[in-house]
Amino acid sequence: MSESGTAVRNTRQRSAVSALLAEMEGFHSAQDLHAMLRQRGERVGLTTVYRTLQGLADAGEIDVMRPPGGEHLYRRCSEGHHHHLVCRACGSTVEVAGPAVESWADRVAAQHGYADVSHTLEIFGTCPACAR
Amino acid sequence: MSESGTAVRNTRQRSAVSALLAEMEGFHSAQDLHAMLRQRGERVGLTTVYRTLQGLADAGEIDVMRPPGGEHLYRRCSEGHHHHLVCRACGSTVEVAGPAVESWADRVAAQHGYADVSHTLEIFGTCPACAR
DNA sequence: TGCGTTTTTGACAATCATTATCGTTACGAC
DNA sequence: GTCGTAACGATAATGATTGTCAAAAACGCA
Ligand SMILES: [Zn+2]
Ligand SMILES: [Zn+2]
Ligand SMILES: [Zn+2]
Ligand SMILES: [Zn+2]
Repeated sequence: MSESGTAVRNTRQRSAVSALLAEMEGFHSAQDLHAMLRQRGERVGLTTVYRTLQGLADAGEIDVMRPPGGEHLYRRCSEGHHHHLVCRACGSTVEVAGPAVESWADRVAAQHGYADVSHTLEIFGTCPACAR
Repeated sequence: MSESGTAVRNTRQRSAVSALLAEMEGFHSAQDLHAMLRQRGERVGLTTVYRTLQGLADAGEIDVMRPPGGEHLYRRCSEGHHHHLVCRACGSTVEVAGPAVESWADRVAAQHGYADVSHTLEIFGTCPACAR
């Protein structure tokens, strides 16, 4: 099963995207990140940025958020299951863990006979800095 | 402040969309609903279906769900704040309420100084019927 | 270091749900 | 019935994301 065969190669572009994400604070869109890279003089195509982000997301290395009526947003996160408290104005993010919520979701699903359970949870608000 | 002046009019089209939603079971997209209306001989424009659904959603009369990589889905729901336990395979939906979760989200946001708090929460799983 | 194979890149076109336009229709108060 | 205005709807525009495919770059190996 561990037979991979998929040879993943290290490229300048992938490193650039990864490095940029490492120093970013909040969530950012693919187009945002692409613009930042260009500003730094990094020569990376928009298509590649999309592809790289998708790959990192699939690998679980970054988190994706899909805000209502906006583009997909990406962010490098800490490991393990957690959720996000996000500022609607500036995008600053706090990672939050809620064991009680996790068990509640599983319990509720089990009560209705649902198996193979997962969930999405996002909290939105206005952060202290943006409140004034 | 309660001075509205917003004269909402009753139209054939709005009634048609509303009536269709009343007899629908699960979630459906705007384009789906539009196709169904046309099949019934109802003459309603796609734009109007979008507008009507948006209006109903804003008024809290229907719920919107945005599945990953798909169109927005609409469904007439019971009143009050609640969330959904959805089958990944067939889309069958159970409405669930979790007062504990609501207060947890508010508390967590308050602890970090976030104001004007809202949240999204969706539980996915395989329903009993689809499990076998 | 040079070569061949295979992945990756990226400029550009295509997709497609949703939104904006704007002239026409028709609610509903009088 | 008139009239002012909200609603409609055919159509064009938008815009994020994905598809295309020839050219560029990794990397294993000699
Ligand atoms: Zn903020
Ligand atoms: Zn969770
Ligand atoms: Zn099912
Ligand atoms: Zn809730």
